[in-house]
Amino acid sequence: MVSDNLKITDQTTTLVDKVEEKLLDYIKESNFMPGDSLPNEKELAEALGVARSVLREALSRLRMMGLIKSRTKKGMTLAEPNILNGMRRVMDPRLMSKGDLLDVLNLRIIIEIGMCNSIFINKTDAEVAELEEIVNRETALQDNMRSVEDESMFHKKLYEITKNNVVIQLHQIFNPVFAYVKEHYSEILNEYKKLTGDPARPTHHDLVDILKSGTVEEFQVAMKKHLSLYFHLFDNEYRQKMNASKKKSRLKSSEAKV
Amino acid sequence: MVSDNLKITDQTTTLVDKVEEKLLDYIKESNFMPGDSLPNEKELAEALGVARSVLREALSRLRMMGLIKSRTKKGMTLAEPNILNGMRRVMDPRLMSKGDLLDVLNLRIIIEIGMCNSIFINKTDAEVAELEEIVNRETALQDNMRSVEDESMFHKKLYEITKNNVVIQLHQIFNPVFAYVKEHYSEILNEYKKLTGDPARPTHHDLVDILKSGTVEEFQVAMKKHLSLYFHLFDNEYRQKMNASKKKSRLKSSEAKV
DNA sequence: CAAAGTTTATTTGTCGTACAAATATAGCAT
DNA sequence: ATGCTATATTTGTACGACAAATAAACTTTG
Repeated sequence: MVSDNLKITDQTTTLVDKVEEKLLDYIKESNFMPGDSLPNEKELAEALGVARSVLREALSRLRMMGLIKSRTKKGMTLAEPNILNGMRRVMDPRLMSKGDLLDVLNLRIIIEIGMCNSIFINKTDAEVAELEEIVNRETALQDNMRSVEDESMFHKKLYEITKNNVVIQLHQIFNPVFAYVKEHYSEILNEYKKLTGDPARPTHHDLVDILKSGTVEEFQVAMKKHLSLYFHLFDNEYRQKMNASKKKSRLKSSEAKV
Repeated sequence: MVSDNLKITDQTTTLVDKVEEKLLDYIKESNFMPGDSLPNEKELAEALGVARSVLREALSRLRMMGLIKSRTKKGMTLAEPNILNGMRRVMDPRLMSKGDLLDVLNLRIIIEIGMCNSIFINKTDAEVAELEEIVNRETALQDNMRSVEDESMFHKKLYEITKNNVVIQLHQIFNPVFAYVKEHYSEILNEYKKLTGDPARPTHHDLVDILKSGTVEEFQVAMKKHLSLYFHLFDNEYRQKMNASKKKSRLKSSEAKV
């Protein structure tokens, strides 16, 4: 029946949700600074007209984001939130939708291409030397492939050169997703390599060389080619293949053990 | 005293934190699918050896991320989390550190340069036509500046062309931050324009033209120049200026009204 | 026998109370 | 004035109770 689907229950927004929103608004609109004290829980609950437990469920969310910290007797104090704390917890291939998985993979490529500029602006000789060391330590597998660890270490350093903490954290957060995709979709990646003959993609070594004596534009083009292996994953055709190749076993809640 | 600062209290990790982590591990390691039922709160609390209130504070966090949904009698069911739900709540200039503010601004530029490739691959004629319409509706202010709204609308469409939902959401989330920076640091931006003579940056109109008849590389270079106005914000010199120019009034918790 | 209506049982959402642990503050002693 | 002690306050945790919603079982009716 249509009415079933269209019915506006809006029972989805619970008291806790409303309190959370009110608290955020309150903090935003008062000109609080990090370190400032908030009213204690009893006062807040009374002012909001809810039980302390409800208030605490809302506060728990803000605490997770690092927006508030609390200690007995001292009370609650405001802090600078970590904007990535939420994402960090659920960025796991076992929890995410396949759409998000691919979108994140795609975003990583977007960032790595886009940050070439930052890398060129901010790189120091010491950092380039470090990159070179990392490359020298790498052990090549077949087909110009590196181990996930080597791959990760090199790219991590690139992120660090940007000096952008949010970007650096994103690498840490995204990395497990890449490792997962590389491991679980290797057939698709290999198939693609055979299909295209895998035209010589620049290696990490090549990238360092360009970083030392090339131009930004050359570096960006090389980076794009270096990452090109993953491009086709975002075509609709391959999206469907990934969906088909992936099936998880179901567990009824009754069988679930805690 | 040294011992005060070095003391490992670790009283920072509360029971709720541990329960949250256990729940996440439990969900990740069981092969749950979206829609599957979780054990009810009573069972979970008993299995974890904590009070229901503690469990619920942990669950509240997972609910915020969209990982679990619950309805009376039906119980709790697993869902696909929204990886950006946490960030969305605290991405506000009034809550963030200035460091994060600049890092996010920088990340936006990285993404907009990096996504040029995606845009070229995915653009349709209809979308380019839409972009053109948007540009035609724009009303120029002085100095080749557009209103925040016009600026936002054009760039929003660019994000949409990537067809990447995470990227599209990021635009929505980041946008208030840009608007804020544009409004509050206009002196610094203007000063820079005078200093450099503001060498003709490509306009939105120019970008659309390149999108219609240019190459990816040209588009990327133009985009970089289009955004160049903001580059200097990330220099240390300007970072300090921003810090100096920004001061918020403090409120003691006793004066705070709820 | 089938369909519709009714009752029951279960589960989440909310409220309230109580107490332990930590610690800032005030009071006391030296 | 300084150091110790007692007190009061505030968060963290536990427990119990009930309302609201609703799935499931049961009853009635055609």
